[in-house]
Order: sequence, then C-alpha cells, then structure tokens
Amino acid sequence: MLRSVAVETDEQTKGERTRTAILDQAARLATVDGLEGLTIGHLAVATDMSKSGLYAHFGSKQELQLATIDAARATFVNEVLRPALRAPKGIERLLAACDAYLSHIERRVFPGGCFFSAAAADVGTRHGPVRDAIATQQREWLMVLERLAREAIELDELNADADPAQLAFELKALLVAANNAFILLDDPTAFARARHAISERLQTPTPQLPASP
Amino acid sequence: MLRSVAVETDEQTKGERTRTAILDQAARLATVDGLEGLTIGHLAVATDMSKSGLYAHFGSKQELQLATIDAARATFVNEVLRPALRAPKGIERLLAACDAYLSHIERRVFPGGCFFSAAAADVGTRHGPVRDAIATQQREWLMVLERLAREAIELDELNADADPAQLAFELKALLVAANNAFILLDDPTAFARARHAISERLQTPTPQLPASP
DNA sequence: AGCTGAAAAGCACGGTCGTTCTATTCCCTC
DNA sequence: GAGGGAATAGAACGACCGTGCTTTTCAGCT
Repeated sequence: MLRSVAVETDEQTKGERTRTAILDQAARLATVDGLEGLTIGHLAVATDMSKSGLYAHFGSKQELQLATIDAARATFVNEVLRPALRAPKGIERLLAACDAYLSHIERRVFPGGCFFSAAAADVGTRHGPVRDAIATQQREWLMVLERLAREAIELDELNADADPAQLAFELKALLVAANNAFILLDDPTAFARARHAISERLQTPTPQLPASP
Repeated sequence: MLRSVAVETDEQTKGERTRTAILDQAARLATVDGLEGLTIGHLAVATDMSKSGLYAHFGSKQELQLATIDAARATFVNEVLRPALRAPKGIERLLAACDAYLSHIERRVFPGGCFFSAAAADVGTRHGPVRDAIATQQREWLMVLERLAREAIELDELNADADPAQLAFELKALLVAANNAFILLDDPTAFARARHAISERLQTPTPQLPASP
C-alpha cells in the first residue's frame, strides 16, 4: 500500500479512524472504571464493535492501556495546556493553567474527572510500563506548573524568594482536591475553594467568577 | 450457645478472631488492588483459607467491602485521630492531626498509602452503599479538621477571620497530595513539602522534625 | 470424653476476563 | 468491476470471578 507521507494532515485510513474513536472512548471509560478496570468486552460494547475486532488494534491489554494514556495525554494538552499558553507569560499564565484544569473537570471532558488523577490512584501501587507512563505524565504536569511559577517569579510577579517546586506542589494539591471533592462528594463548591486558595497563595485578589453560559 | 455479654473486652470466639484477621488483611490488600479490585480468591490465598470458608463470613462481596471499610476506619481512628487528640486543644492538635496522618502514610500502616484516598478514587464514580460509606468517612475526616481549625481560631491561635472549612479543605489537599506523590512517584520529600506548606498556611514556624525512634 | 453447633473446606455453577485462530466483510487500487 | 490486503466478526480456549450447596473438621460445653 502506497501512502503519501501525510505529515501534519488529518487524513486517516479507516483503521486509524476507528482506532482514534476506540481510544477516545477508552479514555472516557477509564475515568469511570479505572485504567485497570477498563475491560475489552465493555469497551467493545461501548464502541459497538466485536471484542476481537477491537482487540486486533492493540494486541494486548497493556498496549491498549498505553495507547489510552497517550490519547488522554493529547486531550489534556488540548484542553488544559494549550489554552493556558494563550495567556501572557507570568502569573496570568500560571493562573490560566490552574483555571483550565478546573474548567476541564467542571465541563466533564472526562466523565470521571481528571484522567491522570484517577489512573494514578489505581496503578500507583503496581509496577511496569503503565505505571511508569502515568508517573511520567504526572511529573511533567508538575514541572509545567513549576516552570510557569518560575517565570512569574522572574517577572517579579511573585515573591523573589518563593520556591517554584514548592508552589507547584501546593497548586497541584489544590487542583486534585477539587477534582476529588467534585467526583466523590458531588461538591461543586470545591472549585471555588480551590480558586480562592490559589488566589490567596499567589497573593492576588480572587478573580471574578466567569459568567455561566 | 451461652456467652457472657462481654462488652469492652477483647475475648473473641474463633469466628470473630478469623474475621478480624481477614478484614485486617482485606484493608491492606484493598490499598494495593483497590477496593473494587479486591478479590475473594486473592484474599483467601493471603489469609491461607479456602474461598468458601472465607466467603461464609460475609455472604456477599459487597458485605465484605463494607466490613473492610469499617475495619479501615477503626485503624484510621487508632493511628490518626486518637494520637492527635492527645495533643492540647488548639493549633497544636490541628498540627498533630496532620502529622499523624502523614506519619501513618510514612510508616506504611497500609502498604498502598491512605486507604480512603485510594478507595475514594476507585468507587467515587460508582453508586451504592460502598461509595456512600467512603464518602461519609471523607466528610467526617474533613469535619474533624474543620472542628480542630475552629477550636484553634476560638483560642486565638489562628486569624479570627479565617474560615475553618476553607482551611480544612486546604490541609486535606496537602495531605492527600503527599500521599499521592509518595505512592506514585516514590517521592518521600513530599512529606516535607506538605509539612512546610501546612506550617506556612497556619503561620507558625516549621516544626523540628521529630527524632526517629 | 462425648456431644453439638459453629467454622472451614470441597466442589460445582454460570459468567466474564484476556487472548488466539479462522473466516468473513469491507475499502482501496488497478 | 475485479482483486487483494486491511479491517472486522465469530467462535473457542483456559483462567478466574462471585456465589451457592454439601461435607468435613473443629472448638466449647457438660
């Protein structure tokens, strides 16, 4: 089969299209059933395919899990990182990253809340490439927050003696806590609590809540 | 069978003793495999019993899960709440509660870290009595922190205009974040980060690390 | 020491898991 | 429109799941 190089286009073969659809569904399902509880049969029903037809795309459950993580990472980039990078460098961008994270939980981009927070919990005690992939993403996300914090410090928008890594740890803690409270306790006020704490921590006034659409 | 009323004693019948041993093991296993991933067969192997002999103690997997939650709650009381209540009321007790929580993670009272944080993640998206039991415990733990914060405020050891519920939310966020970083990333420095953030948040100097025994 | 009910084991069931193999259907190219 | 390879479906496997039923072992009483 001769195919054009097709870099930077979205033309996909049939197999690629179904694969994308499968992984999109898999990422959503994994936030509900857990990455470990994600099941071929269940996923086949959700995508209206046969077990074996779906399975042929991956060859093993572990490959499916790793591909699902990649798909979720792409979604995270699109829904959280990219919007944040549209804000001007400095404290605004740091706040935008936190807000984009909370927003993607509120908007239920994944039905079970934060994909990586859920995945971290149920593969955190295992070993192997799946756990490693989740751990890598978590470290990267933490380092993004740390970098944004450092940039804000360099622009004199935060205390010069602040520790970016410590700040990133605290911000991520508040973000995940909001996710947990929202998912387990159905408590939407957790978002306001997280936003308030973040604003206080960064010594900026609490921003106006955006008008609901 | 005539038995003495035996209130407040630890004399147990054989069945009660094995049941206790099963549930202790179940709580530990659940922090590794998840409360949903906890399996009768696996638990039977871990307790050196037959599946059916073990099963007879509970009658259904859901009953086993609920009993496991009760056992884990008892452990949480013994390892976290009771030690904290030995500290004098006020900010010291609030700090003691945070420290006792972090300590029970560090000491690996449960091999997979915080039982309820792990359980919250994998039953948070479900419905039914198991999820309800976990949600109830999480609310209670949050309200304990809130009450301790309120007591500290009433003793003028914290800002009078501080919001106890907000404070509890933030403290719990930091505690869970330390747990997550420890379990997923094998990062023991997370404890120091959490302790530092807590001290700063409560506007008290970072306490000396207690000498290891 | 012997009786008796509680506790545990043995065994089997229908169902679902991940996985494999073979057969069928579809899309694309000539 | 026919041929061919990619994509999907069908059927089956051994293993393990939660759950009942029956039998054996054991602990506590007289």
